[in-house]
Amino acid sequence: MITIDDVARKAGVSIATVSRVLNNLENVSEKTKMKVWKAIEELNYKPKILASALARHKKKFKVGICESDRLIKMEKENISPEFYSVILTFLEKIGEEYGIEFCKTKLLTPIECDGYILVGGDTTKETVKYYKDIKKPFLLLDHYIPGEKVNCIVTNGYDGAYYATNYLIKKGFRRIFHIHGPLNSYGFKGRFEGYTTAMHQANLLPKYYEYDDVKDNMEDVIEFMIKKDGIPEAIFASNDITAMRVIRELKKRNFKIPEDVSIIGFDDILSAKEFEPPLTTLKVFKDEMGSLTAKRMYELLIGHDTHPVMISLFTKFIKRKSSI
Amino acid sequence: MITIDDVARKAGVSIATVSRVLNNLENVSEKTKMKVWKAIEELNYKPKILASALARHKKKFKVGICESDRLIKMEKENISPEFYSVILTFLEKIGEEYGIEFCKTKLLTPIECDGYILVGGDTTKETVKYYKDIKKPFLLLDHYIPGEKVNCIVTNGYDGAYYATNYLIKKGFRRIFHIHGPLNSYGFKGRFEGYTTAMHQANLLPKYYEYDDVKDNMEDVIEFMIKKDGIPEAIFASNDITAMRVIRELKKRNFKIPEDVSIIGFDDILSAKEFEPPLTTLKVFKDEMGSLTAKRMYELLIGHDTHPVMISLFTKFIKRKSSI
DNA sequence: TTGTAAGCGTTATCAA
DNA sequence: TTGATAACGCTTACAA
Repeated sequence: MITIDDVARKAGVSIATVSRVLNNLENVSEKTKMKVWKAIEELNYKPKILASALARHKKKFKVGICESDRLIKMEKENISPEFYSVILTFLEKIGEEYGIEFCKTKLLTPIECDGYILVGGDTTKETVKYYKDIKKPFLLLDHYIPGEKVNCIVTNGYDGAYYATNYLIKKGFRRIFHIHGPLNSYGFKGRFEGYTTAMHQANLLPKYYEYDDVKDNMEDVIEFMIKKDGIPEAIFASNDITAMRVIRELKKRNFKIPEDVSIIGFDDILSAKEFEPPLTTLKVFKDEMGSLTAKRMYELLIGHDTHPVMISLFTKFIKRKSSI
Repeated sequence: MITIDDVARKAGVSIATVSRVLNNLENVSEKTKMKVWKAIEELNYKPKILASALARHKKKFKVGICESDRLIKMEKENISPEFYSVILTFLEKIGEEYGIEFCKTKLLTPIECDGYILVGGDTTKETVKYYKDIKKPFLLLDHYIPGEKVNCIVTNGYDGAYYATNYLIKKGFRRIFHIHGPLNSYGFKGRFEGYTTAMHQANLLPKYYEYDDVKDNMEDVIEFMIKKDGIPEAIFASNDITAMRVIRELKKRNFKIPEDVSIIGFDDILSAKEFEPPLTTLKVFKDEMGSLTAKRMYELLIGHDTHPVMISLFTKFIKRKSSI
């Protein structure tokens, strides 16, 4: 393995000088630069990123975690502490290993940082433009905006929903309904499409209803659903919170879960396992999501592979008692 | 930042011992283990991956680059040397920095390695099963199989094709045709869907023709196309090789490019710029594709974030002379 | 403009 | 069973 030492020796300079040349620092004479580049070429030397990163780590990065008002409201109301907070815990943990320090800040009026992480499904095109103009690295966590070429980390909702819906179809159900969150959120949109695609492919009629965690009332949704389309054999909800509220509402109306209606959620939040009945769901790997986010941000910060990329995590189907 | 030194000091042992505890090595007394874990907890210490990886790097990884017969044939016939070979060059370069050594091998009879990279669009479900059974990390490069939860690095063909098609639509064209490669390849499929979606949204009728780089004859395809649907105003081809052959064929028939027909390719292979006329195309970031592949493989090898992920790179529209 | 040398936070070899 | 200490490959004061 060729190292910086080899290059230095060959070029007849010190490793410090080689490092300067590699990093395009000022204060290197043209003549020396030439010598060094020649040695680099001849030896076919490739700098070792890991070592470089390690050495660089005295300089800490500061990254803002930008939350929307909606998200802050959700946190206050304890709606999703089990979801984003888990992701963020891992984000911070891994970030620290990479020399990144995080601070929470507002989505539209962020404090000065080296980079930004925009959390959640309600980041808009305008917000993205705002961050593009700042000219600092940023990425969307748990969201993507079609047509925008931006770095993002998401869950593959389509794949998970498609799987879950087919699971219900294979169980022999035909009246499978879907209750979904706002479709401007990429996550909900993907799950919606996975559901409808699976239904269409099985020649079944998709029936779906919008329900917003933050502002809608589940009682109304269920009432509307039953009035309009009757009793389902199964419901696929686009997250666990929704699934739990559906179950609560159905129980009130004396339906047995899963005997009368099978319910499947999405996310596998911590309380999904403890719920009564325990929730069948699609597990989102929140730990890896946080960890991948930290790593991607690190890459952007040190200027490697900065061309935008979508990282999409597959889910895992977890069978519990809320469904047959 | 808490380091191994802090832990060692707190626990009253040496850093060597802390390292042993962290890595679950034998030869540490239970009592010492307890002390060390206690210190780790109390300090909330997180090992630094980078440092660990750096120090560990004496042990090199060996990773197989697995190519299908089809790909090997393409390479022999010089069809795509500009595409995969560029990606693989970067893959090897970055891999080396991470202590990975690559070797080419056959898709279905790979030699023994620590991990495998399955290259190209004709990896099948069966092949994936074969590699799953080996129980070693592997990932698909430039391909994905719907329904399979496997690690893969792909190009976002949908986004690029959608953009290109809309570009042509905005130019006022209505007769926009698409010539695509085999749709079992995820890349071609995405581009196909991007094209058809854009056409549908503009209330235009998609017209498309399959053409296989390796075995089909462009003359036949163009003849069939014209006979069946007449002369297009523009053609979006699902890769540059195809686009070039389309142009060659149209020129033979005395069409002027782009005056009579606008052509857009995909990939931005090296020769796209030199072609006559230079090709308008969607640039695939082959360097970053290789680099991200190497990094992802490294993560899998050291056992971090091993849950399957799809990494999808956005393309960039490059306007040259083959289109208006 | 260049070189020396002290880190960066681990792992691994030896000796105790 | 443990501890000292030399790597690992690079960056960056500080000195020359």
